[in-house]
Amino acid sequence: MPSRSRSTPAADDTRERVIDAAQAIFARDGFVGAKMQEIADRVGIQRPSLFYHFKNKEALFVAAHEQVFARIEPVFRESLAPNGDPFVQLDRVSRAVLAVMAEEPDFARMVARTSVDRHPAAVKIVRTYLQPLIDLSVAFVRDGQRRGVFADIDPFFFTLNSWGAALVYFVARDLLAPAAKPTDARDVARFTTTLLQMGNRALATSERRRTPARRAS
Amino acid sequence: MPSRSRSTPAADDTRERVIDAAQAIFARDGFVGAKMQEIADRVGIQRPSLFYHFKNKEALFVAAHEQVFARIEPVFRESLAPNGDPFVQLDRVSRAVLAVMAEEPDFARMVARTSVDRHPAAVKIVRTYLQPLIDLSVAFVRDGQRRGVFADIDPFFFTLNSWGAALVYFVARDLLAPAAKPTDARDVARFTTTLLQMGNRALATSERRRTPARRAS
DNA sequence: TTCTGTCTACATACGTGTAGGTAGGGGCTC
DNA sequence: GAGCCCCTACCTACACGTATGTAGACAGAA
Repeated sequence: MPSRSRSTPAADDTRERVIDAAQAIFARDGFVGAKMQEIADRVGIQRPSLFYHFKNKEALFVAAHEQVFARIEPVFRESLAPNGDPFVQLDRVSRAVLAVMAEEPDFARMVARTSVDRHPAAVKIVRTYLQPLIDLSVAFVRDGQRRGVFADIDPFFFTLNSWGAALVYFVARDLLAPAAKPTDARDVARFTTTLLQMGNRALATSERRRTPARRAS
Repeated sequence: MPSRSRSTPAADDTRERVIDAAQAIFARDGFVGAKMQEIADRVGIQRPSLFYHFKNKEALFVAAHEQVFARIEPVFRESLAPNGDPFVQLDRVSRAVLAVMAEEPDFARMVARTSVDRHPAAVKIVRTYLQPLIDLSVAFVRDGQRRGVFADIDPFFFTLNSWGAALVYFVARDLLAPAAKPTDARDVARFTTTLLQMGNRALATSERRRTPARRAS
């Protein structure tokens, strides 16, 4: 990629708007389903002008995904940093992750799309950005178990189920009755509560299960 | 749907093979991504011959989805029939559903694809076949709660999370390390155990949590 | 200051591949 | 020989990508 160090503000602005538009379109339609024409229309330029900023459709696809994951990843990573009581951290991490996913619905859609479409470029990005977070989550559970705080359960599948449940919620929630959009804050709150209940109970040791502590909101 | 009652065995056979091929292709690539040419190649006929059996691509798409869901649905429905101890039934239902999903990987892919692609025909089929099963699952949880056997947790989100976790497992499992295909029976067994642990603990009342009963395999 | 050359950031018009769908013919079975 | 089943040979639409043109900004020299 060239330096682009001396380009005009207008060009930078256009390029960003192209990525923003592409992000929404790709998240909704996937690589083959997305049409460059619609992206151009949304930006308000002619379609061939997209090829001035990006070599081809795939380059734009990669840029859109990079942006979303690069914006989301640090939030996840920070909230996953070790911090005292594992149950308190579980609560904190879950709320942070779900909050970010709620305000960036493209993220969940892109991950889901990548899983079904398997576009190599997207797979690579997911592996690069998401896999380390999964690994951190697994390590977190395993650490809590080693310290005797968390109950015995497969750390990887526990993590996969938790992430998976959240993904499905944001991608498919509105398909099922009782209908609700993942943009409905009340619905998100109820979902968060339920997911946390499942996580807490799954990881609670049998002694702790007798008096489940209420966590801070 | 026309009667097709007096066609030859050869035609019926071809038609079935077309549906089988289409099922795999559509599950993998979705409606726009799937190519009629590849379906024809897999059957061993020329592409235009597909249009003898099906009016157009969408008709074939519908037929393929109908077949998968119609084959899967009764298994789910039967295992969801009321039967004694809710925890025993939870165990039975979970194992049955996961077993079916394991041997029909197209099912999970089609549901996942429908959620992201939102093709109207597929959405309609999912709503017709899957929604009633979700409703049954929710009613099952709610009934167990009314009888005081299951703990208090949102029945809908509990169901959504359970189904979602299973879907994600079969669709995205192989993307994540430690790598494994959902066709690996050992991996499926470990996943089943973990999902059941989470379900059981989420629904166990605080009294019951002290001595979690081991369920039959 | 003004003219000139060059670069950026678009637009217009076109080439090209590909995929869904159609028309009509022919072989095979009953 | 009649009808079902599948073939070859098209047509049409669409979407990515390219070739080429151009308006405006900017730098530097006269």
